[in-house]
Amino acid sequence: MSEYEREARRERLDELRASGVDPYPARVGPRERIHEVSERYAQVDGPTLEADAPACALAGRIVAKRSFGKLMFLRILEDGETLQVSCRKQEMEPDAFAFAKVVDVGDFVRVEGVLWRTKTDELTLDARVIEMLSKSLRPLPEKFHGLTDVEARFRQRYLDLLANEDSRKVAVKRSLTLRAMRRFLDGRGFLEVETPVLQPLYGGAHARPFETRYKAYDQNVYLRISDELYLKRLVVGGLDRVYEIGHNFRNEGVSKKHSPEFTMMECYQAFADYNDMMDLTQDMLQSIAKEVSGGTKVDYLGEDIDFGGDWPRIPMHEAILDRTGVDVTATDDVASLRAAIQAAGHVPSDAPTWAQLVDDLFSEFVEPELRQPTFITNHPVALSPLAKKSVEDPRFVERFEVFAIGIELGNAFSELNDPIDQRERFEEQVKAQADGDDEAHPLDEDFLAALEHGMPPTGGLGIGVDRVVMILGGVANIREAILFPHMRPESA
RNA sequence: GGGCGCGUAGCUCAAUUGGCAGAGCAAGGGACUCUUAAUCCCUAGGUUCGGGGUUCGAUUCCCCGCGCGCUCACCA
Repeated sequence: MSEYEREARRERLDELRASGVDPYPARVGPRERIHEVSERYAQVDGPTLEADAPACALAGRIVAKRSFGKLMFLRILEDGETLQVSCRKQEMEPDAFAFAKVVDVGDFVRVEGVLWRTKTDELTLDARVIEMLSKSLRPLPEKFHGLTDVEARFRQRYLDLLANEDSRKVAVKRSLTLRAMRRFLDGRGFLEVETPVLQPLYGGAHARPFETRYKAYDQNVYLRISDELYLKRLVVGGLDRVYEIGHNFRNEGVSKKHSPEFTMMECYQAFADYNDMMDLTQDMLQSIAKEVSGGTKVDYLGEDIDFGGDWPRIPMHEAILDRTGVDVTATDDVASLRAAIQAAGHVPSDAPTWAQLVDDLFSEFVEPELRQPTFITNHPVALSPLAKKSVEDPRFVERFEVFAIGIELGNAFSELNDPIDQRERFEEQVKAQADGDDEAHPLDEDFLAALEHGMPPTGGLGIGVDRVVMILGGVANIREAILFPHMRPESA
């Protein structure tokens, strides 16, 4: 076991302390930011710098060290920006130069000196004094290849962020995405609200919950699978435009597009319907793409994804007809739909209901083909217990999902505000649960009471934030878009 | 959960048919005033993921376990 290097660093740490230097001082002296200095002197040439000899102090982590006897170059990193530091024996007090020689890659230091340009015309801080700000006891990953082991990258994300510029970019883009989303919604008059993560009854999505225990109330509770039913209560309460960005938890499979803990943005707008929410979705994602990627065209792993313009709005049954030749509207039960699928030359799934069979057709034949941003509308009513029925065809609902790169980014509907209809839908869900669908919605009396008091016509939308980050960040796995994806314990 | 693959030094990777486990970077010592993957000389660093088995001998072959990746299923 190579405690070897750590021991060498520990020895230097002890030597520092012995010589009266605090290796972890509480205060940082005056300093400028690296990016400010780089920008300010970007156009100033070597002779001018030499004449002015501007004094400068910077702080950062040493990420490279190249030593030549009486000369040494360091590279220091601060908030994603680096600058070169030179240490020349002729320009430094003997003690200061000796100290500079024993700093390690990984240490945080503050450097006071004078700016100049080297023979290769690189802006460089020529050190007069180096102070230890924080001593590093473990080595950074190898500099050329970085940290490539996926497991190590997730378990020690801090090393990944330091060693791999791409990882840092994704982290930054995630933050920019959230900021742009908030900015957009705030600009539309939405209030950001917070609703419970621990819920006595879960709802708002078709998923299996995590369960936990509320000790003070001696009560079983669930981690939310969705914010939906609480946000609608707020609309009932007269908060006409609300949104929440937060973590939802679904106790289900992990895949490159599913993480059991994920980030959802849900927003609700009174006196709007699903058509309004389509406009909102399109405007919002265009606005986010512009802010995060500088335009509506995004290069996703070599594929051009364009958020610009008006996106197609295709009823689900039309999309299925187009891709499979099956007209689901011409059938009304599982048996006839199965027959139609076979007649079209396809193998039907073993879905037990008409609605689920429609959904399977869509998932298999349509969804993976939806590369560019696309709205798919009017889902089967049985799959959408919280959505208003379509005026034209009550087998379907006023709902859409938005897709890109073959995955679902969001889901929205004209919210069901008829308490009688809502109760019947819940009762169907309860029946489905009794029939073995352990992801069906439980009946929420408290929510029904709220609806009975009256909810205005309302449009609601949920956006999978991690998936948007996948596209804007150019990563193929949702775990790459999440800073600390869940991992099993390393040693059991 | 199934299938396939991977697991060797801090990091990135080698190791012939089963025959003393190696290199680069990082580290320690030395040389060096213009490097930026610095260079050169020397040195040290290993429970080859863990446990069993086969064998004179296992990083290598077999079995079990653990972790990770890909994939299928699941996740409307």
